[in-house]
Amino acid sequence: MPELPEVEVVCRGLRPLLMGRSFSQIRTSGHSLRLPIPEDALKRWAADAMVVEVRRRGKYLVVVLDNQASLVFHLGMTGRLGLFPAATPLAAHDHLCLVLTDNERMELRFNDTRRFGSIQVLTPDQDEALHFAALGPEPLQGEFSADYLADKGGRRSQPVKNFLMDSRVVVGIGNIYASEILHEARISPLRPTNQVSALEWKSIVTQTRSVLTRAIAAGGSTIADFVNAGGKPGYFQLELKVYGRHGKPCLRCGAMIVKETLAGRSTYRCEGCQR
DNA sequence: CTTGCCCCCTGCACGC
DNA sequence: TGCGTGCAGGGGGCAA
Repeated sequence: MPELPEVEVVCRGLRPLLMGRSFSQIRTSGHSLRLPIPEDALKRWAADAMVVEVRRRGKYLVVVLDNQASLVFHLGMTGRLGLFPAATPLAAHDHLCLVLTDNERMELRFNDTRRFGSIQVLTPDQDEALHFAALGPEPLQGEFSADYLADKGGRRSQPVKNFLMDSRVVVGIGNIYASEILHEARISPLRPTNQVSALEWKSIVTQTRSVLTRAIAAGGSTIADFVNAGGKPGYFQLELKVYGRHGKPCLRCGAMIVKETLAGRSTYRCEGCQR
């Protein structure tokens, strides 16, 4: 998936295109995503409703409507959300089309090859804060701090990479950026969480903000499936310094980058400068 | 409570 | 060429 930066890029791209617009016709593929597509709720709440806000929470994209309902999208591993001319033939794995009322030549499409994504409708009686209650703080906001991480991780022995990828701890850090952040902070992904020092937590916080901010500025880093809100490939890729570079020399110290499996996910680290 | 394991699904690169 | 295998950016359920 798209990790936080990619979702943020989609969010910023879609916001000006959707604000003030209304949806009319709604079509679904009939396929279930990670959750079934709530077709009835979409027809009831999204049809003829105007978009008043487009924002991101973690890796979720929230489209708020003027009837107080919200559409909550998660892109999973291969999800894409973009505006396309309505005349564009349906692509394989297009699962939802929302036609824009006041510009019927265009429609919002959700495409997801692997169907690990999700689409949910939050009705006006459902509290969004409650819906996202299990999510940790945003890494680009103040609540995410060295003190917070030290407190949260003080009694955990799991590898620090797994800790950073736990959305209950902090949202938005996925498999690519977890490796990149720990490389920047010179800390091994394998380090037990309760053996990270206060100074190192500070470094992790600093590097998390730095890496994510740079990735957003670069337009999201793309491997294969991310397409920006306009439907064009995200050409502007943040240079990844460890992810996918196993067998190559570290760009910082020249030692070897190695690849290991951690919690079932590929993990990259430099043997020389990460301890 | 924490932690690792397995699963959901499709497509692609690779080796034989 | 064709087929089998492993792997891919997420995350939730489950059992130990």
